[in-house]
Amino acid sequence: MSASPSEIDSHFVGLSEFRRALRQFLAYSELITRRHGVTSQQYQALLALKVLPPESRTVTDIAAELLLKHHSAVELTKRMEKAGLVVRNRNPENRRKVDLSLTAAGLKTLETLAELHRDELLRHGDRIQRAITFL
Amino acid sequence: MSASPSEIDSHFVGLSEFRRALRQFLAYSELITRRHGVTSQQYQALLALKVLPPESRTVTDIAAELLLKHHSAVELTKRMEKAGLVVRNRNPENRRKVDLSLTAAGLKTLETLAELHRDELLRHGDRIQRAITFL
DNA sequence: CTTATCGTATCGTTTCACGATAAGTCAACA
DNA sequence: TGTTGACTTATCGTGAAACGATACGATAAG
Repeated sequence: MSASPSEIDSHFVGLSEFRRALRQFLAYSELITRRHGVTSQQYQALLALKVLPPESRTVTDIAAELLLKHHSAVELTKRMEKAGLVVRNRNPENRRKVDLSLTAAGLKTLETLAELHRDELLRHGDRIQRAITFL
Repeated sequence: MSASPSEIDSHFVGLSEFRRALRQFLAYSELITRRHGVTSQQYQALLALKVLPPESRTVTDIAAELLLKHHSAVELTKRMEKAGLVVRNRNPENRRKVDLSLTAAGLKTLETLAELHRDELLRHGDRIQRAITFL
């Protein structure tokens, strides 16, 4: 099926509203994560470590999950260790790997931020959903 | 209402899936925009200029729409002008303002990228929607 | 045991947004 | 009409973070 000019215009509007909703959510994420002393990337890494199976909590797995190059994940985890969010341990079975695990502080930060993000999505998530539906 | 431990766990999973879907969409956006010689920010600025009312196509309005500081919007529009996507004109009625308008090349780029983004959302947008619904 | 592969690490560069600051333009009002 | 204050854009220097290229230690394959 083809689209009339006004339908095409509404596509631009829909795409624009979707991106606006995304920017607002991501800005909120930046705000509250920084307010708790971490970055949005670090929050996402904490979240990934929480849900990934135990055997997949390595630097390489974080890189894959966050769509980063491996050396960017190295730097990210280094910053997180420095901040006391995670600890790094050489895997004794395969000493090429570095296993990551959450510290108590890292878990506490994750729990707090997860609830805030969830609340935000319960409040405004429908804007994102609607924008997708009507484009 | 309170949440059982397993419900809390599912919250982490839902939040994680939502962020993963977001990262994948944003990575796709980065990929195709760069492939067409622009950045994702520039695409969003083009989109904003397309849908904003004509009297609101200034540097300051772009800053507000993209949630940037004004001087970041100055730099963004400067790069876009250099790339031939937009032209900058002093508003003759209020010479403090700089009106922005799309060039033919800018419009063409926008149309191409908008369609690609729309297709991507029609393909995978339901992942984002579902993640929001089930958290 | 030599070679190839894997996982992590280091270095230098680039990009882009930011804070601080400045400069130009307009509006209000004594 | 001259001055003050608000608004809009611009400039400069800084910093955070991801990247490509490269290297190194650990393991696997022959």
